[in-house]
Amino acid sequence: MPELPDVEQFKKYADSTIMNQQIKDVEFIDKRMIAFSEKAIKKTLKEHQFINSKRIGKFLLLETDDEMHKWLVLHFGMTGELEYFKDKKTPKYARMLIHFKNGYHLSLNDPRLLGKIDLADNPESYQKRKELGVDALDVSEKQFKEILGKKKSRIKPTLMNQHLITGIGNVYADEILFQSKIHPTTNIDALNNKTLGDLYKNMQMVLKTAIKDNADPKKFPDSFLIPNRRTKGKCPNCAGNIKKIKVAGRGTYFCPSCQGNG
DNA sequence: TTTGATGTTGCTAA
DNA sequence: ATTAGCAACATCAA
Ligand SMILES: [Zn+2]
Repeated sequence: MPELPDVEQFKKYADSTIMNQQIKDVEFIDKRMIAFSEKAIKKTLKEHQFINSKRIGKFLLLETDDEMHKWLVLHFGMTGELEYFKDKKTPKYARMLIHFKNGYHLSLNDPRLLGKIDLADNPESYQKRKELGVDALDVSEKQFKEILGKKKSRIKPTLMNQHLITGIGNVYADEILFQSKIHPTTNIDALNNKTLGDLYKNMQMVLKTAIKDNADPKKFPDSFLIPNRRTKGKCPNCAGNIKKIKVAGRGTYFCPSCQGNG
């Protein structure tokens, strides 16, 4: 799940659970997710607390009250999630456990270990260090057109390029292009100004709607592709068959009748 | 049993 | 310089 709306949901979850709770200890059950230094992360967290949070694209950053006010950075890969719990056994795929003095624990679960745990001095410097583009919910229409206007590549992989605009992944890219009636392999230089404007507005609409619905596809509007995004799925717009192709190595679902055949 | 799944990176080749 | 294809990472389900 972890694309922009999912990570925003994790942010809401963190805000409502772990904020201002004193940390007793940190335990790494699998160290392969650590991007930099286990020792540094432990030192930053132990005997401190989280006091603020920020999402940049698919990254969740949690500010601590240590001397440097360093931020714990979490990336969720394809299968990462947060779980805050008290009286139950450790989740099966727990990779990092943060133990709080109130008896609760925050687990970072990630079966496939594709996520990352890192430290940042602050969100802005981290965004720069990782060469992330502007967040998909912060970009203006003018900026969006400028960024895409420099590209001739195919629209779907470009929307997913985290160095240009950050936050959109494989599933939401399909949804945004479906709402915009644009075929995923359309070259950007074939899109006119009005189409790019529609694409921008649909991007905002899709992401904001998903966040409002807690990134839960079951709650998404009937007009959305995502709940029908599978082989043998039906287009919510024309009831035609959803087609699956590969674009940039990723499974891509679209409606040939509404989005054209490329 | 083989393939693909919400991601990213690095290499290779036009 | 730009774009595209593929493999790699680890685990599960179809
Ligand atoms: Zn359709």
